Amino acid sequence: MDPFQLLKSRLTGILDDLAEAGTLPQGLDYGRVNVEPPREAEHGDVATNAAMVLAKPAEMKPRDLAEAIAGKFTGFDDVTEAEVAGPGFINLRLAPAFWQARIGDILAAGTAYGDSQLGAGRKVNVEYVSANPTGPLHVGHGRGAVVGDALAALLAKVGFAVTREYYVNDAGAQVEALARSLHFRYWEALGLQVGEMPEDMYPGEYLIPVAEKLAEKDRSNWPATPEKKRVLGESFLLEQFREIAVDAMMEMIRDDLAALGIVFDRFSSERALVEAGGVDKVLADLEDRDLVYTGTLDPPKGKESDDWEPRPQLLFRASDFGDDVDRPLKKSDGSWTYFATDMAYHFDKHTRGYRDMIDVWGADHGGYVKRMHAAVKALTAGGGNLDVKLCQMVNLMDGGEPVKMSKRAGTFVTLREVIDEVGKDVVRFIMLTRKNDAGLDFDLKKVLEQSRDNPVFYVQYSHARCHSVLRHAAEMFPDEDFSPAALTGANLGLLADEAELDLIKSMAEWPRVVEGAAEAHEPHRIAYYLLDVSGLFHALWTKGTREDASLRFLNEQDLGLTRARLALVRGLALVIASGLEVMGVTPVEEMR
RNA sequence: GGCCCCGUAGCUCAGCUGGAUAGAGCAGCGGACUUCUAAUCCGCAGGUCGCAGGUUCGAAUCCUGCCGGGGUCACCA
Repeated sequence: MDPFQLLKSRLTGILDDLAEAGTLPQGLDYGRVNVEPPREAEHGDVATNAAMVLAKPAEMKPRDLAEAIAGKFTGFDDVTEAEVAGPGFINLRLAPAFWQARIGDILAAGTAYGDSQLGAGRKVNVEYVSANPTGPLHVGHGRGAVVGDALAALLAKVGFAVTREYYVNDAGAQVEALARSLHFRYWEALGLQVGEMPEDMYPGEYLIPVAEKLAEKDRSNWPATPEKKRVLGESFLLEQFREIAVDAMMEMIRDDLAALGIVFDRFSSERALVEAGGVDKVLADLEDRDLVYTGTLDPPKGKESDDWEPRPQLLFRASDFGDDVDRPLKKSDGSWTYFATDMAYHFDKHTRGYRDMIDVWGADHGGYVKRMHAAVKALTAGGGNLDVKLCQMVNLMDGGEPVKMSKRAGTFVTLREVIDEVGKDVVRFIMLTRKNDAGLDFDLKKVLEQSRDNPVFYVQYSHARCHSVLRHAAEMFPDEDFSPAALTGANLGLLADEAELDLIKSMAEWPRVVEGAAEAHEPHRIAYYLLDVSGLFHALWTKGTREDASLRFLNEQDLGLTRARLALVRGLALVIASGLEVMGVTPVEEMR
């Protein structure tokens, strides 16, 4: 149970009573009323702005209304103080028992602590990565992958029916180039081709093993001479190689994602969508509503473009839906633009029942956001809800120095190489240590340091410390059961030290943090929360170790006290594990 | 030039959808190790929240205009 929700429902009850008694008018909107921890701990445990928000519609002075509400709050046994402060805040102090009871909630819920029904089972689609199947993932893709995946987990935790989806761009000119590249490598593998690879092909070495395998396995199936090639036809060949190449690239990408612990529910093929007539359907719909026309766009301003020429194109009236200009749907060769198929794709998602759609993109697609919003608005008649999360650049560093990356010089670092070097958990955690729209430095050395400076370590260490205590407890009291279920019976009233209560209060905020992060689509908040709660734990630890031995978690002479403290420690381990679960990071139980 | 993002302590960043006296870490200075792991902790110092207006009980947060940094700009995806 979220204690802040609990208090809010009490507050609502009080407000209803006041309305009943005629102090407040009937039917006030409580929408802006907050119940939250105050920023300043001195202001108490919980604060509400109710009086200030409702004063105006109630035609009362904020402080008068606050007094009336505060007076009602003192009627509850576990409210030790209800004080009016500042312009009309109501600050509550709650009895230790109120907080101690939260430990019981946590032990009962386990890592499901923080789960809620906020989403009420509504379907939401999270589309992320969606990298072109033309090569291995790079570090930037990794950020989108982690952010999307953690966001999906977060939404699932608060009760949404989440689908994790990858859009495979297997239809455009880039996969054609990939197909030609593979064909080149294939001939190379057969020893038929010499010379440099043409510039418009993908030079990466990752196609070589694919080609070699193909050459070995299907030597007879593919034309090994120019004559055969001519007989079969260029387009037939390209189609075969495209399919093989895309499959191979997607297998590689899936493998990289699996190394990050990411598994998608669905891969949607752009090509399949086009072949099924998805784009035609959308176009027909747009035509019916007079939302497309043939026109000529103005040249882009400010940027000199040598090859620009006026060209009549099929355009979508994006500017009717908030975009800056209308957007082309067809290329000059008559094929669909990426935008056209992407419109169809989002329409497809919507018709599959997703009212809420989230796209996680790289920052280089920032210029694309408005038109996609316009498209969704036009295609779903306002019924669809699109949120685009743009992930800014990841700057790969090595001991404070930027890692210079160049595809040509062969110093390009793939996501896979980074995962292999620092581990999946580190990659996932670090990718969530910034909000998505801020740049992120990823220092290969720093993320492996075992110091306060390294957030991954700091949080992992606090979890490991919890388990270290539990292990010692098992040695000290071999016959005792310290499982979560057994610890529910502990006398939690013994957890009375200020440092203990501070930690418990922070733990009690977890459900609120989860909901806030889920509503704002901001998974990074989880990482910051975990750092915060970990800090309180490390502080309590040291207090017991250095300042006041009576605060040690384990006391051989006092089993009752030890059980209470173990309930706290066990509860914290569960909260941290719950947070790391959302982030997709393994909680370690021992540091070496 | 248009659009999008960013601008908070010397550095790297939080700031809970508008709350009270703006918070952490690092770096600096001063402390705590016969330990439930000092791989940690405690204290001090550090600020015109880029600038100027506006909205209101109340602005780092919302709006407008500037300044600075980054990204992006038909026929790529």
